[in-house]
Amino acid sequence: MPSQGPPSDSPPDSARQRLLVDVIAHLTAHGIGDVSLRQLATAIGTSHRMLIYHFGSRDGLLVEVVRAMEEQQRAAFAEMRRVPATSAAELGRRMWRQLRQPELAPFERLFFEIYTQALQGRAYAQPLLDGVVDDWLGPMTDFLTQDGLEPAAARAQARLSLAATRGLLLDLLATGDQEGVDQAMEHMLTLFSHITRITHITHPATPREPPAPPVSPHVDGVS
Amino acid sequence: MPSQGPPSDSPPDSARQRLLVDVIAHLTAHGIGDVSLRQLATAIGTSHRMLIYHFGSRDGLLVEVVRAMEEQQRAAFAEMRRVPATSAAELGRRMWRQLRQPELAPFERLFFEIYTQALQGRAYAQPLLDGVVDDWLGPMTDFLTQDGLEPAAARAQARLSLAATRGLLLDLLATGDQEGVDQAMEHMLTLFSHITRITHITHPATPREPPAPPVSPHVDGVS
DNA sequence: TGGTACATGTACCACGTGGTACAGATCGTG
DNA sequence: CACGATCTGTACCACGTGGTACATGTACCA
Repeated sequence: MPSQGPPSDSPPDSARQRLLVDVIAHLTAHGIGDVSLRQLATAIGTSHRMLIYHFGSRDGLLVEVVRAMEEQQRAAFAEMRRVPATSAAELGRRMWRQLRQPELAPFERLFFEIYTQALQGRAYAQPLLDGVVDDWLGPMTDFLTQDGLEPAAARAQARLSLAATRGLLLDLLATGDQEGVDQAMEHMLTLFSHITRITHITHPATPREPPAPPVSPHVDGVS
Repeated sequence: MPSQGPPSDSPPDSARQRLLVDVIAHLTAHGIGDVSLRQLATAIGTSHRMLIYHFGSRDGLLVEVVRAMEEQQRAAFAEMRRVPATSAAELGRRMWRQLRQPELAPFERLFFEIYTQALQGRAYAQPLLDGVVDDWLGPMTDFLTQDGLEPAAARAQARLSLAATRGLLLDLLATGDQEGVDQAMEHMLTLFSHITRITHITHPATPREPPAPPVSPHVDGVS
C-alpha cells in the first residue's frame, strides 16, 4: 500500500495542478537533470512529502511534467494550423519569429534536455519521443502539398524544415547569435520560395548508394 | 591537500588514458546523466577510488570526457578538410553518409546529452559549447565560398547545413526512420545544387521585422 | 456536535553518494 | 638488496536521497 495517496480520480485537482505549474516553472529555469525532490519542494515553497503525496514518486512527477510539455506542444501546433497562411515561406517566417524569442529559450532548453534524456532511455521522458517528429510532419506535409509541392518533395521538405528549425534553435541557445541564425533561416526560406517557382524537383526514392566505408570510432563527425 | 594525487605532470600516462577510454566507452553506451563514480568504476573493472585518484573528482573526470569528445570532433573535422571534394553537394552527401551510420548513434546520443547539459549550465560540459558551432562554421563557409557562393550566402548556407544535419540526426535518433531522414537531407542538397546554377540570391541583412507579438508561455512552438 | 475525506507537517529509515585516510602493492633505479 | 615514487585496495565518513509511518490540521456535511 503506497503510504497515502491522493483521491484515485483527480477532480479539478487544483492543488496538484498548482504544484505542477510551479514545478515546471522551476525546472524550466534550472533544468531537470540534477534536481532532487527536496530541492524542488523547498524552492517552490512546499515539502517533498507533498510532491510524493500528489505524484506518487519522483518519476511520477517528471512524467507529469513531460506530459504537460507535450500538451503545450500540441497547443502551439493547433495554434499554428489555425492561422490562415498565405505561403509556406510566410508561415515558416512567422513560426520562426515566435520561436527565436529569448523568453522561450528556457522552455527550449528544457525541451532539448528531456529529448536527450529520452534518447538515453530514461523512462519518464519516453512519452515526449512518441510524437516529437511525426506529430509535426503530417500537417506540415499537408500544408506544403497544398502549396504546390508534389507529395514526396513536400514530405522531405517538411522534415527538413523541422530539423533545421531545431538545429538552429540549438545553435541559438549555444551561441546566442540571433542575427546569424536568423540569416540561416532566411536562407532556407528563400531557397524554398525559389524552388516553388522552378519546375518541380525530381525526387528519386533515395538511390541505393554503396554502404559507407566503416569508420573508426575516433572519427566521429559533426557530433 | 587533496588526499593523494597523480604526478602533477602527466607523462604518457597510460593508466589514466586507458581508464578514460573505458569510461568513455561506458558513457557512450549508458549516457552521462545518472552514472555514479562507483557504478562506472565497477562497470569498467576498477574501484571508484582509482577514478578519483586519476581525475581528482567526478567533475574532473567528466571534464576529461568532454575534452576527449571535443578532440574527436576536431579530428573528424580535419579528416573532412583533407578530402578533395568535387562540389559542396557531394561533400555534404559524403559527410551525411558517414554520420547516419548506426554505429555512431551512441556517440551522437552522448554528444547531444552533453550539449544540453552544457546549455543548462552544467560546468563540466561547458567546454563543448565553445566551438560547437563556430569551429565548423568557418571552414564550411570557406568551402562554400570557393564553390561560388557570395560570402553572406555562404555563411548562411553553412550555418543552415550544420543545423539541419544536427536536427536530422536528432530526428533519426528519435524515429529511427533512416529513409525519411535521408530523403530530407537529399532534398536540401538538391536545393543547394539547384541554387548554384541560378543567379545568386540576394541576401538582405535580415530586414528589421516588427517584433513578434508576445507569446503566452503556453504556446511553446516547435520545441 | 461529530465524523469523515482530503491535505499537510515531522520524524524517521535504509541506501548510495562523492570524497578521504591509510595501509599495502608494484616496480624501476641506486 | 633497499629506497622512493607511482599505483591500488579496504574501510570509513558525513551527507543528501527517495520513500514511509504516523499524527495532525482543515473543511465540509450530517
